[in-house]
Amino acid sequence: MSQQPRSRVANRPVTPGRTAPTRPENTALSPTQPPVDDDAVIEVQGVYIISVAARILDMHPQTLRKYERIGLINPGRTIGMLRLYSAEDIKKVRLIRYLSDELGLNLAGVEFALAAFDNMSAIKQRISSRLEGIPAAQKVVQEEMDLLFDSLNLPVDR
Amino acid sequence: MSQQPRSRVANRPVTPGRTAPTRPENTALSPTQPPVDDDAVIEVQGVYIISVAARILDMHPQTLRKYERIGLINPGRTIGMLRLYSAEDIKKVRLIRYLSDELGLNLAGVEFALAAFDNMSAIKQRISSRLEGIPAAQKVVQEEMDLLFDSLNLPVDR
DNA sequence: CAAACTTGACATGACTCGTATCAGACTCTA
DNA sequence: TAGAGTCTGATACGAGTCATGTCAAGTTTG
Repeated sequence: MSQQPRSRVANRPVTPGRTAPTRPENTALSPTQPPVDDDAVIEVQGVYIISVAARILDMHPQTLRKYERIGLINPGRTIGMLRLYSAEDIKKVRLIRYLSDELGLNLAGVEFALAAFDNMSAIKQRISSRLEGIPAAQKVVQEEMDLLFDSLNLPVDR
Repeated sequence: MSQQPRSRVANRPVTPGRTAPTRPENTALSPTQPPVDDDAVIEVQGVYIISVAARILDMHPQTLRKYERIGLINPGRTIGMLRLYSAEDIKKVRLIRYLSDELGLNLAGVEFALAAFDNMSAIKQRISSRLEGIPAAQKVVQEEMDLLFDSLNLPVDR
């Protein structure tokens, strides 16, 4: 299994459409960095520090670190490199846990499944946009692709 | 982790109809058996007993039996219950081996992946048929779904 | 008839996974 | 600024998985 080159920088390339994470009061380790400088400060990456995320998920912090090491998740970082887990990240970990615990996939399988989901979502998007002018066809594809997602037995949460 | 109900992963088939692309049941090897009936035009595809299949695949017979026990494959049987592996079956085992050896999936992951492939194929089929009257849309879907299959990194052979 | 097959049970070595710990350096909050 | 928490990297452990292997007793095939 190949690994993404680890970036040392607070990252999150992000596909379009990612909504700016909110900042719940809850245990938020306020990344209230004094504005390092100009711009950027706006894009708050995560909300929960690893110990909090682990508690929320009832999982061991080391497990979260391992998931990150093998490229399953990609939490943001503070300037000081502390991991920050967004609600998105938490949700993804829950999906990983479902695939692992409930379906019995190993981590290679989880990686495969996540990639498949992503690809399916992307294709659905692409088809829909290419069928812009043909609403009838768009509807058919929408319906069937939803069926396809259903067929994967994902947890309602997802 | 328990693993009795070997259907944890079993994605529900998208279509109620066909499921396994296994060879027609009545294609018994037994030369002593007269063809069940007319249409049994016997494809000379070849049908192998387990020892031959294992040799072809360079795998242990026990491994093939295990794959069958957990539902990954479904070779035919002679009247006397000897397993009969068709070319289809052989190909499927090769895919299983690829997913396992090359991608590192465990058997639960293989089960999941195979089900996903089936469902994707089925959906592609359904969409195509529902788009019968709109060739332009049909073409778009065809292209994109092929892209989706490509994205799964299947071996050329498959 | 003999060879190869059947099912079912159990065993083995190599590997995976989540968890755990240690050390030394760094970050963040109070 | 003190101290609790986090960082990376290494190492380790128990439990589980997987392919393979063996045994026994019975059946099928050529």
